[in-house]
Amino acid sequence: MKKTQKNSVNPRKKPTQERSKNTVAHILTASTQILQSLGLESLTTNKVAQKAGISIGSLYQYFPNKESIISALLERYVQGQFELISKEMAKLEGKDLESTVRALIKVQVESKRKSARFNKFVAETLFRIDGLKHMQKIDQQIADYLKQFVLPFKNELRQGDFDWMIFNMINIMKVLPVCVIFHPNFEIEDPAYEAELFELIYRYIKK
Amino acid sequence: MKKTQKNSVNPRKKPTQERSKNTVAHILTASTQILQSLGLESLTTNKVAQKAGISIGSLYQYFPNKESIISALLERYVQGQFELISKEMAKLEGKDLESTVRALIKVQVESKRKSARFNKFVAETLFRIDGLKHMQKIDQQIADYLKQFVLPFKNELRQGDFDWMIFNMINIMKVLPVCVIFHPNFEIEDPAYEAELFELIYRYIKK
DNA sequence: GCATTATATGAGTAATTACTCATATTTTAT
DNA sequence: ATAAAATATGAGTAATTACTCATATAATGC
Repeated sequence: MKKTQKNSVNPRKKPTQERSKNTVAHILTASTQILQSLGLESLTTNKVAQKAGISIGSLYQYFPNKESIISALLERYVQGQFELISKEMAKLEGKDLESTVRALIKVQVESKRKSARFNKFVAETLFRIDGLKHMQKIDQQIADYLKQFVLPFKNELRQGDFDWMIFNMINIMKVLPVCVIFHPNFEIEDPAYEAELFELIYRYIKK
Repeated sequence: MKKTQKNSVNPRKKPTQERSKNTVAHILTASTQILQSLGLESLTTNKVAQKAGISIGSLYQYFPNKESIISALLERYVQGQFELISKEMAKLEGKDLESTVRALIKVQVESKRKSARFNKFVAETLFRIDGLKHMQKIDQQIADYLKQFVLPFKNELRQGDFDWMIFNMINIMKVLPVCVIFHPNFEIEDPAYEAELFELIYRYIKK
């Protein structure tokens, strides 16, 4: 295969007409479907084009390389995660710390329950350079968001490094449920799990 | 490339003579070196053979496919982790719960500090079928070990699902430090981190 | 010494796959 | 109506790479 064009991850052309916007959309949904049904190793550009019902040439009109498709998917995912959380946070105005933590955990765990295969993809790409960039961007956003939300309860929180606290909280919610998904002896549907996650986080942050 | 022989992951031949044992050893150390210096995507069987100073044919005398090399590396890693922990545990006879937890965290964090690239490899393979098998085996071993060790302190522990508790503990120690390694804003060498991990786990399990 | 078994070799093969490019079709602007 | 711009096409290419096999060499047992 030709050497991958690693220079850019940005679209070659911007789709302006309606039909090309559709093309791009089809490419992304086809990719998602392949990831969900077959996994990352089966994500080939030709297969994506086929499943999207377009030609391989069209795909490369908008994505300079395969990596940029993966990048776009992560971007999407990560944006979705942020929206999930911020939507939930918006509802929490005036609620106490305990309810806040419970709500956050609920959102995270439920989003992980949705698609095991896709979460596997996220986990696999998580530590690839590009995956990291996206993740870190969103982590920063969520961290800022979380901070501003938790700050009013500052006198209820224990002493300690606040940045570490937020960072650990986010990572716990992000990765522990994924560990559960892929372990045969444990079941993420188990309501006890959410309760345990709550104990874990709440005890960690409260005074 | 030829279709990967997925049937087995076990060695084709068992090395009996001294020289073939060396060959196998060289293959594994060469693979580790490549993973550490270049990463998983650069781990090709031909490159391994070259770096090991043997022919590609010899490699395939002992490993039926590339996957089996990865498998063997994980096996090794996982075995090493277990030895690290059990060695540490052996020293802890008679110590209290707090010291035990602190010691466990120390071992884990230090082992993660060693090689970022290799940990990246472990993270990447963690969610591939075979990686999972190994991880789960070792998780079970560690869980059993941990249980037997924590049980004497049962009256100091909070009520709750004991299996979930152990499972979460292990995963926290296993994956959170990896998140730190790959985040540019946080530093695993920061002594505050170990302290935070301690707070996290100790508060989670104690009454 | 001789036969058998274990080990080593590496040029070559076959399959895969990311990506190109010359050309065709459709849409938009004037 | 027509030029220009946008979009679509897909056969073909080049690079990669996991793995084979026929053969050679070394060790072991008798």
